[in-house]
Amino acid sequence: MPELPEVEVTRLSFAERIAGARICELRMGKPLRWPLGTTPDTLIGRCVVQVRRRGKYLLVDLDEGLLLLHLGMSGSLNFASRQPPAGPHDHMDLVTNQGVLRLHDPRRFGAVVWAPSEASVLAQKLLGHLGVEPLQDGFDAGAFHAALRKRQAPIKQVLLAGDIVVGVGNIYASEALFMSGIRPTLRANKLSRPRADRLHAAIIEVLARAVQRGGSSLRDFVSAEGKTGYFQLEAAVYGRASQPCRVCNTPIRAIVQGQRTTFFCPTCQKH
DNA sequence: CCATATACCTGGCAGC
DNA sequence: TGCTGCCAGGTATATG
Repeated sequence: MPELPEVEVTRLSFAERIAGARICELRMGKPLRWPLGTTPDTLIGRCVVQVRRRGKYLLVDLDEGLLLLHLGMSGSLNFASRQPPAGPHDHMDLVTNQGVLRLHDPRRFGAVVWAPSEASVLAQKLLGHLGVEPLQDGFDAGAFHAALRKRQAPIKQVLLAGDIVVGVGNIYASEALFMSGIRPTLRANKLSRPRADRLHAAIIEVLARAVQRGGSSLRDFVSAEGKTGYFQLEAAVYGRASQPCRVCNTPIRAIVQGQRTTFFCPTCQKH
């Protein structure tokens, strides 16, 4: 579920409702990826200022410190005035006077970490190496191309690494490369400026479009228990191995790069 | 500094 | 039906 668009759609779904709330209680379930970093009770009485996003992290700014939330591979958040009793995969309830923010995460690759500030050592350990935000002005085509020229790993893996640009996960890496006609195995430093420009534009387009769709698909997503993501309907190549390319009918191919599956069209993506 | 492998954990599904 | 093996949207960390 959680790529940049879903994280952003999740943020939009509760940021305004939780702003200004005062924390009554923090209940933690089974261990997540990292320990909270403080005693849950120390957060009682703190107030939520705002909710921001950095890459795939959600930053819940408090009047003292902040919470860093990550959804990992299987996490989802729900904010409601009341929550049913916690199930076996509900691992955080942030109880406030305006509602309860619940983290549901079966695989527990997600995280809830408290840090005294965004500049703290702990927060920077998680955020410090992140690349630019693709949906903000700082994502510049020239700088993107210059950064790619320093890397000789396959472009797919460079995108996934997230230290040049954040938010491009396994799905959108394949999708953006298809949109721009670039073979995922091509070394990043082999992209010409025009092709880097096309990839730059494709990343913005595919992510921005998904955020837009997310608003309308979120209802389905939530009620459907997160099963049928909107990307399933929209994907040009992801998850479509051996199915005909929507452009040229060539069977879509699946390969493994860095332990992750990549999908591409061998005809539309020559080099 | 860079590139790649490894680890974390559970549920769903194909195949037998 | 029940078992086994494989796969899954992420990313810090260790290793070369």
